[in-house]
Amino acid sequence: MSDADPRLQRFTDFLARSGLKATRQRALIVRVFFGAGRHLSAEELYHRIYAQAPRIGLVTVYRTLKLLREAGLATERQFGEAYARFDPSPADRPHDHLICTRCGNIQEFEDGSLRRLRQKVVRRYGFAVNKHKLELYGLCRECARLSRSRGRRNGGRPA
Amino acid sequence: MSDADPRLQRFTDFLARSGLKATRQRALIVRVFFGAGRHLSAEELYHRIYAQAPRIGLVTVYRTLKLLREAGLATERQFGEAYARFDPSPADRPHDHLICTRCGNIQEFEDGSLRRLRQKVVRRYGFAVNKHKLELYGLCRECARLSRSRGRRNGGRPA
DNA sequence: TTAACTGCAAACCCTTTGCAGGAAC
DNA sequence: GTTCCTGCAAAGGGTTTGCAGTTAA
Repeated sequence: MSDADPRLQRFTDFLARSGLKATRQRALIVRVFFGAGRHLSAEELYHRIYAQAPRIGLVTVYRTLKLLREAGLATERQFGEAYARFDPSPADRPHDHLICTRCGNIQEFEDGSLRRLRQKVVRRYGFAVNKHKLELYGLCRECARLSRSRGRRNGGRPA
Repeated sequence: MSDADPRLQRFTDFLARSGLKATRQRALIVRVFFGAGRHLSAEELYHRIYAQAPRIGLVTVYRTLKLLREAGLATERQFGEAYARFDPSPADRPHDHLICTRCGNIQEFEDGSLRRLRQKVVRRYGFAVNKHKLELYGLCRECARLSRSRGRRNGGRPA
């Protein structure tokens, strides 16, 4: 991520607008967060921060993630793990997730059929849908390929 | 729920098959669990048990829910709350959920379009889908109706 | 200057585990 | 009689909060 990432500016604006302070710690945390290009857990983010600034505590990471949520710049998600992951996509850009159960990679996707499904549920059940959460679990393209090539050799057992 | 609920027998069979014991506590817990007809949390189930047998501890409720999961008679689910809820549907009957954000009711539903969406994801992203999780959040029929009738009177503010 | 922030430790909440007495087989 | 179970208390793991010193505005 370049320093020109508009999300950094949006975060700074949010802080100013809210009467909060732009500290070194917050700057570094959001820069690393947006730079990761992944759905990090608080702990993972903390470890990346630690490499650059070991004095910053996990608590400050949690507090900054909370601010990012309030700013609409991150979403907290549960993917069936014991901890939360934080999605760096703007809150106003809804999307769903493909979660690889082998390598842990999380890919975002959108599909129009969800819109139609939501409408169908409104008609059929009288349920007024506000938002949805869809997660598909399985093997990403790469892991599926590896699994197939292993399968040819040893009968389908993944590594 | 009548005492003839086949799930009670399935649970007893599971215990015998596994070399485990059929205790009074387990019998009561599973009876109340299946009788609830809702997705209870461990705490909620514990409170219902407590009314009939205050000596049974929350720990035993957790342990029995774990056995139910192992027996394929319950599924642990997270609906964005701090705690888990337990779904009394057999594990081999997959379904999705409509969650009312006003009254908390959870309704199960199935829709064929999910099957098609899964196939589409396989083709488009090369992602080999094993299972999915879909939750629609909004207002159930009853709460939507209440909300509409309130809306006519006070400009749409829910209770 | 002063209100907000940081880092530490401790608290919190839900869930699991260790242990000694008790119940099912 | 043996093995498994229960209930209590305590520990665990992720996340939040209280507080005293520090820093941005």
